[in-house]
Amino acid sequence: MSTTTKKDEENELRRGPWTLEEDSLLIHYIARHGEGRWNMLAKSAGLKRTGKSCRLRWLNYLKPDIKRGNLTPQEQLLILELHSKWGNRWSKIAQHLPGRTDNEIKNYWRTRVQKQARQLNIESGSKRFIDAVKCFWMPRLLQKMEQNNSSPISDHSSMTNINNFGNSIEASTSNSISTSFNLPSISPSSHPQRGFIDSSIGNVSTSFNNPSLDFFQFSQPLEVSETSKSVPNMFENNVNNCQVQQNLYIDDTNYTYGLESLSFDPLSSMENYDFSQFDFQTSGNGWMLDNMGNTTFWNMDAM
DNA sequence: AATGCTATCAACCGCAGCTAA
DNA sequence: TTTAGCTGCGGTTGATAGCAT
Repeated sequence: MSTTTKKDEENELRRGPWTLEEDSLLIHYIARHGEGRWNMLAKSAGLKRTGKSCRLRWLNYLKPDIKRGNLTPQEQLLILELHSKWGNRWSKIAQHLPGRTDNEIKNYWRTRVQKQARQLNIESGSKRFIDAVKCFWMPRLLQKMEQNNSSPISDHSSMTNINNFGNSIEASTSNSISTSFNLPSISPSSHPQRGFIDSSIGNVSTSFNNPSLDFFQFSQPLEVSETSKSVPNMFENNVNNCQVQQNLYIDDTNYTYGLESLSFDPLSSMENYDFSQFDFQTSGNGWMLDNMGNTTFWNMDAM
């Protein structure tokens, strides 16, 4: 027999999905009193929730600067790069993706990235997996960025020109965002034993190799600077064949970061890299192939 | 239409670090 | 110095939407 009274039930902490009323209470309370001191906040706001629950709801969902919607290729690229540096430091990674939460990034990693690893029978976090990410996934995302020709943060809806200069592609927008790739044609037949990325922009076959994406840098608010440096890539004996120029730009509302110009020479890197460690390669449609030419489950386009 | 499966993501849990008393 | 409470982090779970059969 239960001795729980109605009053006790009312005093019980609520769990599970938040209602509109609860959201409204939390939003209005924080608007008036600010965030922090979550346990007290929960009580004062009249919420039958723990302080932790309130904090989580606010930080992951209600906070006004939360960005909704799918992660852009730029953000995905950044996550891959930062994760390769810091591992599962979701909060630290999230600090570099304005408007994205650690929870969101963690979910992305577990549901997309780790899933791909599982399907490839690669242990996520293993060197093999990291190499696969760097050699196949990151370049693919770079290519997507190129195809979308979108800015990392805001949608600069503007005229886009893509010029094809032989092995070089240059894409630029009317607001002076430009990206260029020096892309030696490389075909499967010329390197039949190797993994490769094969895709195309316009009528130019493009092959990317890994530029270790250490070049991502972030502006400080109200600070505009220009940097250019050589990028050491993953191939230790070929550290100078990636040239990256990064310019910071100003979007309509914020000083933010941008990757404006990037060029690298993947061929010389590829010449010195032992791709035999991989037993897969990619086909033009983004699926990774194993040595037998069978399609595996690494679907870049699913990214 | 019903059912089962999968993917996604919001929310919870346990723990560790920090701080104030 | 100790301890209790708070906060933040990372791992995990559960609800549910969407898809396939």
